[in-house]
Amino acid sequence: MAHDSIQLPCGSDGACMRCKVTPPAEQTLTCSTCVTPWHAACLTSKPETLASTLQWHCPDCSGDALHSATDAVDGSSSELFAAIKKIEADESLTEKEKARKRQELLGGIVEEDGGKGKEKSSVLDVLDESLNCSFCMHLPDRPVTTPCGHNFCLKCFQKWIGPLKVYHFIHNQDRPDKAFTTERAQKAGKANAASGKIFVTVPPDHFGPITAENDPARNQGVLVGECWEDRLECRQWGAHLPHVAGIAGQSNYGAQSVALSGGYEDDEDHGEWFLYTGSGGRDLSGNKRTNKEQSFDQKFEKMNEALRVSCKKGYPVRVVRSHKEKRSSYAPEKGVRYDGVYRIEKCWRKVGIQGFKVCRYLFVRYDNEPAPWTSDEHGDRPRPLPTIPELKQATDIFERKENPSWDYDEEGSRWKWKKAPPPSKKPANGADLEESKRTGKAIRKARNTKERLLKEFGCLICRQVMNLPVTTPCAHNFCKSCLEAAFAGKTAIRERNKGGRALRTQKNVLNCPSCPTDISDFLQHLQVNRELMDVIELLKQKSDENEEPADELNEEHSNDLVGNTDYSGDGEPGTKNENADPKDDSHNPLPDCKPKSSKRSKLDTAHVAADDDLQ
DNA sequence: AGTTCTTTGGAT
DNA sequence: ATCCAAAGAACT
Repeated sequence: MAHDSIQLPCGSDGACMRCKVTPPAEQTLTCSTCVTPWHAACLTSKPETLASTLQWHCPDCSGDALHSATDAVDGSSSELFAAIKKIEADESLTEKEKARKRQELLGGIVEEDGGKGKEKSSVLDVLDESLNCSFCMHLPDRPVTTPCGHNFCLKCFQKWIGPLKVYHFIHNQDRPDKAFTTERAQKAGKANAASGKIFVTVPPDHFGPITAENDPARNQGVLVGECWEDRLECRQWGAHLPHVAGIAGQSNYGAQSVALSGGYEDDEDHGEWFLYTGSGGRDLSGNKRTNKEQSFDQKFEKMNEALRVSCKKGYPVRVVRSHKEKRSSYAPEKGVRYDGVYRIEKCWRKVGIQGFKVCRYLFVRYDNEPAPWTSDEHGDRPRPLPTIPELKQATDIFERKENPSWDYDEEGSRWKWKKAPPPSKKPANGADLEESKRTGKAIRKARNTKERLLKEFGCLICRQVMNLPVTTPCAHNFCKSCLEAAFAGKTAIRERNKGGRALRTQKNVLNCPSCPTDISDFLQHLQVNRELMDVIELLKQKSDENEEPADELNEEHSNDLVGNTDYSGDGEPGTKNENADPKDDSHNPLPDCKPKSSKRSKLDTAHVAADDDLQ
């Protein structure tokens, strides 16, 4: 009987939908048409030869079965399936009668089949029958086509398989990157939270403004006042990376950006300064993603701690305001807007409106560009801190003791890094990142001491072991020639034409290729780091003798060398620079450094291998 | 408009 | 691997 001959493929979990067992690979047959796996033991007819196994077509694609489900079938669906099979098997019915019976079974999907239906039928007659919905036999209403080539009305199909999984990364086509989705997004289907390509080349833990150097797409950087449709688009330009969370940061490193989106009622926005509330304190377990009720105290941990670190260090924190912040007159009407960098001057805890403790942060705007809501010609000047009445009831008050990293430079009349920004702990965005994501595992596996050597002493531009190393004030290392080439043709004065707010001439800021530090002065008198050069030479000798000792040596020395602050400026992959000039062999004082040297050192071998991995 | 549900990326 | 997040889409 038809009921026994129901044939079902393996579901997305690999289990046979008929016997519920997950068959081992050797008992699985894969359809050469639709590439669906089937449990061989549950098939009523199996291929007989090896050749026919390779060219096997599943019951759906070969026409042996009328229907198959493409998703997991639950008990009720199985019953429906059986009933439909029964109708199909009834020889006393015409095709039209069968269609009507199927319709009835599915519960009045097509309301009435009066004159309307006849009209439809007459149209159908001249169309290829294969276009018809296999359930109602009409031209599909909002057609759905399965991978095996069958057409259904959306409603019929939904009735059949239950809630329909609609795969619409199409939404991503509206994003500037034209349908880019991550692997994970494609797998999961829905694109409501799928990330788009990140256009800027700053690493995800980059602090401060995003400048033209890190905006290869437009070469203008992220300008104050720039707006995006939503958080995902904002993310693509690096202003604020998390697409849900309000705070971007790492508890042991600092917070790079925050979003003012009206999520916490304690927030208080005064434009040039605002009081921000930490995250947490809410029970978001299960499906309570929108729970605004606080049920426990916030603490200085996780993102709240990250903000406190930024306060302690005086880092610039990028701020975006969302239209969802309805209580602020500084929030945009639509979308998300970048409002420049602020500094967190103090933080504390207080009992919030809902009766639980919340973390509080005083943000003050210190950006070189004027805020989007002002008509000012210039950016912020140092300003006195506002009086905060709630500080009287505050606990756990924290204030910065040290000088802030981001501060006003009286000479240059602008805000800048007075201390070097913290070294990035993450790979920069851009081609390199996409590349390393794809081959990430291979790279990690292939990483050996030689590669680490290279990493420690690689030029951040050409990625090879440095020739004539120079160390910038911000402690990044480059070949002298690479750095010169990177700024070839750049002048010290520039005209600002469009995009920015003010149209004035100003000193050209020449940013370090690896961070936002202005190194224009340093570039005037490039000095080779002799110490570093000696270590490289020493290492190369050691590495020829024995790999491991050389590696240890390398670690020690690299930390010593750039230890003018609390970080080492290396270990951060530089962005690819097309301007990098490889013609530096001529002034290479280290014979073994030449990649083409006939007596190739292990070091050279290492960097060749690394390059291969990265391409 | 309000509510429910799905989904991702990043921290840890 | 697990959990979290000031989102966004789909429903009612």
